[in-house]
Amino acid sequence: MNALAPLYQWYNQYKRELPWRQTNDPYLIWLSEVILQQTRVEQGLPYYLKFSAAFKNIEQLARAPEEKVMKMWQGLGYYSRATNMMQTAKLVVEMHQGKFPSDYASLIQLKGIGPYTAAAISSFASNEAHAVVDGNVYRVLSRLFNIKEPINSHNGKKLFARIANEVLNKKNPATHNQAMMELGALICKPQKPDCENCPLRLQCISYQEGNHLQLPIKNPKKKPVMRYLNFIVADAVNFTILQKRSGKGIWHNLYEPPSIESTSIIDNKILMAEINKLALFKTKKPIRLNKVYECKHQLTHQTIYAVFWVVACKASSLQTKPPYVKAGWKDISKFAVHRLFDKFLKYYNLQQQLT
DNA sequence: AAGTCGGGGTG
DNA sequence: CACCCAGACTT
Repeated sequence: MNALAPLYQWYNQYKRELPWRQTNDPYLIWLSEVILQQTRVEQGLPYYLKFSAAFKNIEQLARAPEEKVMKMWQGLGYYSRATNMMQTAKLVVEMHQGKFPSDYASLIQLKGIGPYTAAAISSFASNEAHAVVDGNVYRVLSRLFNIKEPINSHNGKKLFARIANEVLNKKNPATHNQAMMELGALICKPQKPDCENCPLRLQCISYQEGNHLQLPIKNPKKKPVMRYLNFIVADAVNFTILQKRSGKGIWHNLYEPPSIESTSIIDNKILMAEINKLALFKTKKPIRLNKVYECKHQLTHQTIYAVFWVVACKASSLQTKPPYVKAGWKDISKFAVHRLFDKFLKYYNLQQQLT
């Protein structure tokens, strides 16, 4: 008998009913896996429902305007996933005649699909024998076999990938993979694991040794860097000016007000000099800066201290040529924006209503 | 092999 | 506050 039989039995009894488990369509499975990368099921679920309803198949997604897809992705984070998703959709329509691949070798070549996602799609859609290794699996395996190799080290990744494939049930890789991840999500949780109800507690070595809470081991990461962002919100009564973030860095392809970054908190005088360099205001007349909103915004690798300066001005005084974009306040919700700007918008909108 | 890319839940 | 989440890409 397979040692993991209790796991599979537990899975059949306690698994969550999740929409992407009801299909064998590699396109829908891909959609769910990309959305769920580094994202908890509860957070990704509404996005999956929205995307799968809007784009029933790969052709519809490939045809969708980029701005619309970015807007739908708004709030989910790691925005390059959306860009890669669109690129892959177009490529699959052109090169694979719209038939989404479901074999590992083809999948791993696509943008945005790495070892985890290729294993997930190929096992779920084609029952290929590739073990998934995600955060859940790292945790389950490290505790089950009391493995102290750091999961974010080069050797650790190779080791866990090897072990995951060794314990993989080759007759039913799909259920095995789902069960491993479900155990990590519902029982073998990071902080308060429910070991009393774990189907594998009798064979869990770290549980018997009493060090399961110390696992998995992870090499320390460096702490977030501090950044200071000043956003210039030009308010011409009916519209404002936005620009699209480009190049590398955070919030790629999202819209925001013209911004000025500094190495520390800066005063109005220095800020004014920087604003002039933006060539946002055509007028020579000095503008009045109104500090309307400030907050700290925490990302994984950076802590942002942001200030939103509102400048009331006439429409004729604003530059509306590229890279600037004219955005009507009424239409502002059509732009894909990051959470930080969204926080400001909610505050500013509320403030306007009160005055 | 190390850095970077978000946002939100949890304790 | 620190940690983590159905990871992947870049350098």
